[in-house]
Amino acid sequence: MGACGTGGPMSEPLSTRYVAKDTEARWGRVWEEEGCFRPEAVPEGRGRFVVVIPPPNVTGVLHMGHALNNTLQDVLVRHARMQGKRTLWVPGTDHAGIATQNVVEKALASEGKSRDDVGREAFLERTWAWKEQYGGRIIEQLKRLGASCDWTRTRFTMDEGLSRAVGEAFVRLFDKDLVYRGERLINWCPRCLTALSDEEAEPRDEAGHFYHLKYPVKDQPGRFVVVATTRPETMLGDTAVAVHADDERYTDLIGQTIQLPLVDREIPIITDEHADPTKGSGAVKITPAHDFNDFEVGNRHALERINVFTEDAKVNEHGGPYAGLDRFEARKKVLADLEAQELLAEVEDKEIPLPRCYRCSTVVEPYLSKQWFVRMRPLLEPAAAAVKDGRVNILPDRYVRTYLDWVEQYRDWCISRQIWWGHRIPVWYDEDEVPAASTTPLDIGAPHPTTGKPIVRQDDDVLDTWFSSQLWPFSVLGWPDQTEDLANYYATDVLVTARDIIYFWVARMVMCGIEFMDEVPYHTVYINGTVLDSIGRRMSKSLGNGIDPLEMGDKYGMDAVRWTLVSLTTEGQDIKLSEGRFEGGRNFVNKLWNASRFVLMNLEGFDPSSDVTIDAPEDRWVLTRFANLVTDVSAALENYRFHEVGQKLYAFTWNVFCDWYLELTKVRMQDVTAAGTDSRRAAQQVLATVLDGLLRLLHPIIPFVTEELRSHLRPYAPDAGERLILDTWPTFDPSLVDATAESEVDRLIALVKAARVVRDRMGLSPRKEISLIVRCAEPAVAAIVERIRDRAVALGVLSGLTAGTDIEKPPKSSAVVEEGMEIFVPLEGLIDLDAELARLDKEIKQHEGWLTGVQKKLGNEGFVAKAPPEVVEREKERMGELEEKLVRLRSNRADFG
RNA sequence: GGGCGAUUAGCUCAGCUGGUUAGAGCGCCGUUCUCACACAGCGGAGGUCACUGGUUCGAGUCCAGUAUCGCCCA
Repeated sequence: MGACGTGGPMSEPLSTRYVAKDTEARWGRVWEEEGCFRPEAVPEGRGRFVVVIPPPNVTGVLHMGHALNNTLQDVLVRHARMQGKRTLWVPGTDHAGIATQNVVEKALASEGKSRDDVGREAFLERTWAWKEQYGGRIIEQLKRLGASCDWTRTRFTMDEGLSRAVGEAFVRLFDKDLVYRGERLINWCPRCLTALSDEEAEPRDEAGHFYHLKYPVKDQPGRFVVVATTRPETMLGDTAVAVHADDERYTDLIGQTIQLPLVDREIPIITDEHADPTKGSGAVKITPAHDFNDFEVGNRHALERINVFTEDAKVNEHGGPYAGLDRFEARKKVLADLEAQELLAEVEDKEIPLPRCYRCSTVVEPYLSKQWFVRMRPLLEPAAAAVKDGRVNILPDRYVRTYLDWVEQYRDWCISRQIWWGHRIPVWYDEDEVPAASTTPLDIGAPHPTTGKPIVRQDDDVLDTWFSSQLWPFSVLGWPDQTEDLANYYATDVLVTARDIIYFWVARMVMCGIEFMDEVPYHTVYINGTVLDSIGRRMSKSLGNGIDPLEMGDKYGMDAVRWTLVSLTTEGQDIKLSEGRFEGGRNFVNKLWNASRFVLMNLEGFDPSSDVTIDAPEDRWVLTRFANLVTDVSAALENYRFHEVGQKLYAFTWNVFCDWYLELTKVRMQDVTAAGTDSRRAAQQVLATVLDGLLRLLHPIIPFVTEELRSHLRPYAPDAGERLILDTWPTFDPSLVDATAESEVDRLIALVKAARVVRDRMGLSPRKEISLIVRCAEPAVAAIVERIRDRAVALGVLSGLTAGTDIEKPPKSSAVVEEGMEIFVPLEGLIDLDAELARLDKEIKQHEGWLTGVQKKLGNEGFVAKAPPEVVEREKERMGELEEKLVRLRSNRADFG
């Protein structure tokens, strides 16, 4: 049993330190059980707010990037919900075709079996079983994070409904001739044995070599053409050597042939613009079946395409003596053999971009095969337009360029994958390989819808996972069925995601939203930063430098983790993270906890319905500051300025509420005299009001602790609803703003600080009473000092406080000049003369510097003439203040001289 | 090669449309275990805002260039 009851008023005192664990588990459960995350929890009438989660992959575990991404979404979602909008955050996972298949294949391998041993049916059964067992893991982790998704609407890309969406989308595209099948060079993963899209083959610079090979010219002994390559083994498939038409070095060789070494084949020397005379020898080997550029060259010159690899990247029968060797073995042997024939001119060390499979890191091979492609241009053109004309807003806006750069390449997208886990391509063939796409299965032997010949087989391949994720914003809502959810909640509002997914996902979603729904899927895309380790490297499993958000949650509390991540989020900048950062979050949460504890301890017996007048300066002051806080935090949230949201809340909570307001109420709370009762009740009212409001503003970021504290505060906060999560977001109340109170409390703070500074300077104990004598610049200031005298005496630990306009400076007293007041502390015999002199000199010098600056500015005709009048006015005021202050400082200095 | 970002206190970073004395957290120094909190209080030290030039009455902020680091695309 923890220190806190379940949602009821305080029964036992709260512990001196906030213990997160029980609280989090309890409120997570309560919210879900009470249906707080469902849009239906909020009455109709004040708009709606919809977000779809970027679906993590079913094999995934929650990492810091997820934690950041989902915390930011949750902040937006909880804020919207408190604004009274019907709020829906749809959660779910994607089936991660290759990744999941890899996991299951690995399990099979440990039993000594391959997927072919078990067969497609059994393999899929086994994969589903795996998904049922482990696929919910990341969902549970998101719940622990506090993500307020509507879990009753959780989706999976291979759900029955979403699978139908995929089939429908494919068939519609097929019917519009926007998907096609063709033999082309694609990125092939020889380990996964499947095609990959361009985006799935991630090129990384790695240390490699650039090999310069000497190709003998036929019938010209001793004449060679030097070509360079990073993959010498591909020379087995060379079908030409290209030079540039203008390259004089080779003019006489054009039309001649090369006697290709090792495989002893004659290949032509051709001219093509692809050969760059300024680079290396200017001649390039052309391997149309194994290089994207060469493929194009081959098309231009109708060159033969010789595929020299098997699908697992071993040399095939076209590789002559190298047949059967793995590609890297073949590379070694080819090089050795060339060297033996003195045909290896040079080996250069070089950083080369090496594409690797994004799921298994195997080096990807350009490979010739028959695949399905999406014709992107007609689909992407509207997607580019949507961003250009502002229907989709990308934040930070520099990513608009990133998006458009990719989109406007209009590269066709290879969507077929030679794996089993995924949506099987809804295409059937007749005996002539004529495809027919259908949303309902075609039976073997049934007539082909266009040719009438019998159907002989279904396509074996499945679709790229991203083909289904691109439909996510509407498939999760029921499309292609015209469901209520689809009508109510499409289009969504905001997508929060990471930048490395702009191509994979964002662009394709916009494209599909327009194509299938006739409406963009969201009006705003917020790109969050990347979480890096403390020295700026990406967190990765292989580096082992990841910080586990759940472990941090266990250690510091999930609210602390969320608080920290939000506070570190500045304009989509990357985040260098170290564990120590979470301590700060924990400390803040603990501060809030203890401040609330103080408030609650002082609210016992308080009747919120009683009528009290709020007129104490500090009461009006803290309410003023709170009113401004509401404005600031709301504006920062509207503008996705997360760091600012945290910063404003921190400053108010710690430096206004705790440091000053709570301290100021302490005296009043203990005052049991008749006069003190009203003051005490007023303080209680303000404490309850401000804390309640503060908890509301904090709730989107740190939902658990605020809901917990609110449950204790509720009896004293008259406007508090049953659950903070569904309570209303504060709005700015101009009637609370009181400039007089601000100026009064500014004086009060100046006096208290002056007392503390002098005491510290003189090496006196903080509890040693001293007296202050204040010479005021004008009677109004003296009047203020009178109004706040008892607070100043209490907080400043004063034995006396004298204030007036015609005060004599006591001899040998320490002085502080602030806010139109000269504050003297008579300390006969205690003053360290030298220290005081040095300090005064330093302060005078500093002020002189500032004054010179202002004088210079005002002496500048250009400034006076061109600067806005209010700026000039402000400078004039400042000059007056500085001059006056200097006069006083100098006269103080003279006293000691 | 093209694009983007970064360079501000010992460290990590704010500083929005140019305008008071450039801020915060952590760390550091001194002090206090005072009845919300030592995961704390109080006081303090610490910065030629990477460099060069320009625009402007005025530049950390705008422009051009340089240097270093990082990311993306080719």
